[in-house]
Amino acid sequence: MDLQVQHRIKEMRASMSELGVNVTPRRAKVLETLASTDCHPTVNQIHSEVRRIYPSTSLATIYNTIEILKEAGQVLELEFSGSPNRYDGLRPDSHPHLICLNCRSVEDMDVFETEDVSLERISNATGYNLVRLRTDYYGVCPACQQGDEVNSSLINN
Amino acid sequence: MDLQVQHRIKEMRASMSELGVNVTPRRAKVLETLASTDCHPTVNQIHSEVRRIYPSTSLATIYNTIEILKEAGQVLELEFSGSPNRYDGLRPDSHPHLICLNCRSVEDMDVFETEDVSLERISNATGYNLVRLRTDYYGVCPACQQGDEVNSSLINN
DNA sequence: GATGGTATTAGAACGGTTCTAATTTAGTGG
DNA sequence: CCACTAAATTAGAACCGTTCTAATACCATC
Repeated sequence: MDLQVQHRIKEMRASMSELGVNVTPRRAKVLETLASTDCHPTVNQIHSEVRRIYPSTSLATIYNTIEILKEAGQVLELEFSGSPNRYDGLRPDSHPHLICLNCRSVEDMDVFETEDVSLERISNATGYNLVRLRTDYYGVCPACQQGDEVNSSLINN
Repeated sequence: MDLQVQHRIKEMRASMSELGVNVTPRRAKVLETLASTDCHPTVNQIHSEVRRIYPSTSLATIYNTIEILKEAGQVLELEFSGSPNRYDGLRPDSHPHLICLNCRSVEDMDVFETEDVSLERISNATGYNLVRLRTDYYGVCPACQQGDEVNSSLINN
């Protein structure tokens, strides 16, 4: 397994322990799934992955584990009203995303200015006490522009 | 009624007519509600407002009218997974918002650089064909920082 | 007044998320 | 090794915003 992935898992485990919760095998598998992909999986996708090892795992366990990770600040939740939420366990700090309107893929976007600067500046300007910034660019990804509608099959569960 | 509101309603009506749909009294009341507030109402709030004049109006009519307005590019829909969507009929072009985590208020943020520039630049850099940008700043609004929890009562229905 | 198309209604269906009560598992002290 | 307690897990119900559906009302035109 990739060293960076291992390191990321270690970080998540540490954060969970600090919160005083056990990192059970199923939870560990959730962490591993999140740390092993940059495609921002849905709860159902994580569920399927965990079930490959622990077939009796219920959906509630995934939601529960993600809840813990959110409290620990170790996962970024991207909410959508019409489609399931997506999760980023690799980069839990908020950062911009590219979202394909066709295949629903979610991709990280590299950012140059650090967000903290922006949050602080806007906080001062508006009087809000800002803690998070969400930036989504919506459009059609390169693959879908080529007529590669194949991807859209991936969005089921 | 404010002149700017009247003008905005006129614009919406024109767009709907172009689409070949009638602006019925109920639909007109939806437009008026959207054009008369900058607080980004929910469907339920619009529904309540329309019911004051047409008490038998069903929720489906509101959803239906908003669907038409979306097709006409005359309303901006802000989706949330945990709470109802919010609608901006005053500024249908996408622009940044300030969102209070406590009272769920949604406020427009004035923006300096035009978004089109950003969309085009990022499109070129990423290969995506980008059409929309969503920027939300999350935090606690000035009123809620003062312990003014009153506002949160507004978020029901 | 009949006809046909649009608008509207009430309520069912849907889907993702959250909640609940019962069961299983793990850890601790005897 | 066994009881005891707390935590984890499960299955399924509940929830809620949104979408769908079938029936009804409305309205223009002839």
